[in-house]
Amino acid sequence: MGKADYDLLWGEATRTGRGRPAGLSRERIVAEAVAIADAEGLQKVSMKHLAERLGSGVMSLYRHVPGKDELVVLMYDSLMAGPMPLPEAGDWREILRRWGLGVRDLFNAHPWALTVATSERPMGPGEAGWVDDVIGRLTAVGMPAELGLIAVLTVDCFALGAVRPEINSGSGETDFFQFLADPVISARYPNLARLAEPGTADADMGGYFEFGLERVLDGLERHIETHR
Amino acid sequence: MGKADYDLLWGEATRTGRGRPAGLSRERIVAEAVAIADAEGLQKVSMKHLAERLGSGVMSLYRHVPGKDELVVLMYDSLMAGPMPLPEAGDWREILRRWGLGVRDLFNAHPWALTVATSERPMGPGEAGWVDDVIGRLTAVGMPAELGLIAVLTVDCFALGAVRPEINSGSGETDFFQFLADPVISARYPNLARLAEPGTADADMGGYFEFGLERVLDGLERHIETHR
DNA sequence: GATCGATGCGTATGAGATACGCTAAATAGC
DNA sequence: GCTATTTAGCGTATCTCATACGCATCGATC
Repeated sequence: MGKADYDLLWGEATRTGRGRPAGLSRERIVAEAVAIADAEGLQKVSMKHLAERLGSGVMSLYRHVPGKDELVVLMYDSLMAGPMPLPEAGDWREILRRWGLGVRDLFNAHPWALTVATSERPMGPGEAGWVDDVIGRLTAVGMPAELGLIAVLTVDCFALGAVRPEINSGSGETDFFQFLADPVISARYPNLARLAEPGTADADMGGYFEFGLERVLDGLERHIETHR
Repeated sequence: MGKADYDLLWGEATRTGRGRPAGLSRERIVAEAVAIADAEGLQKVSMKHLAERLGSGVMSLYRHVPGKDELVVLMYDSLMAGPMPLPEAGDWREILRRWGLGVRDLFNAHPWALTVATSERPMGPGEAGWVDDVIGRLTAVGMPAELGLIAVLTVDCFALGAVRPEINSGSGETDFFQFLADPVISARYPNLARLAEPGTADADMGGYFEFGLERVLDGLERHIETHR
């Protein structure tokens, strides 16, 4: 992904007014693709299926989007088109907490987006807007911008990684430690087996996202205190 | 992914000795697929390409692997077939630091594995072994197993999220903040623009993985101190 | 040897992305 | 109005892939 993707996301549309007016639009295509992905999964987003939904021919889509891969990039960035919901007031910790929880909400609402997020992709206008916003908010409450950037990145990385188990268990994944049910196999993993004994390991893991997030914030807080 | 994947990963091979002996083996197929993915990317792992490399017919592969999706799951788990390299000695912090750095090394060595890791998948024997090992090590140095599990999960989540920018920049991605070069666009992101001014933002981000990891460990440390 | 049970694999099928080129519908200039 | 120009819509053909099916093959067992 190089120049092509850059132009795709950041290039301006130059419309002269001449020529047949467009019935389709990039926005409508991307929005419908997102709707399909939300409802049926990213795998069901095929050019054919998408065209049917839009009531158009398959090849018409290519007038507005270079190809499937690029469409997915656009779908992803469109999720961050609006402002990231951040609290009206609060210190840096509250802001970053909301960032983490907001990321979590985003990916729970659009599970397909997680694999997109972890694949190679350029930063688009939506994502840039979110990052710019949060850094502005953090500097406003006294956090240096350099620290703000790396702090957001840290929280973001954690949230990105931590949301996966949530998404997957939500989609009806079988018990995470299902294999421990077999005594022969279970014997091979004594430490895990011991953990599974008391109650369901899943149940114990219920609040791990919040737990981990607070630990990350604690760590940032200690850093700030130490380097004051 | 349900029962089928479970059996795939955890089921025993029952060979009676009767019948034509196998020239291919699941292990060889998976290993070759990993080699292709490492060298050319996961996208280049097609059944055709794989069969050519193995000197076999395409359909022969299906005698040993149910299908492409399942093959990818096997490829992923095979990365954790050996023991996770953990330090001989050290406190919980050192152990978890190594875990985080080990995860980072793993995904840098096998960039294709990151999208697999973030997709829906069951836990396999390899991964289970790693988790079991580290919990054993942590309990050995005095950390309760319950806390150990959630602590590993926290570090793991961070590492998983944080390794992505590394992988992508390593594969020749253009500048993360390339779009700031255009003054018109740059003006829309004042906070990012200000950050980009002094030096390359990328350069400043050099040690963000280590930074974030230490913050996560700090956070866990504070938790332990508080709940002693 | 005859049989059985597994493997190896060629062929056929169907889904999916997309290059190409023609048609249709607007505007701009006359 | 008429025509050239420009852009959108899209049918058809092609290429890549995964994979279902069925037959051939090969060793061990009886």
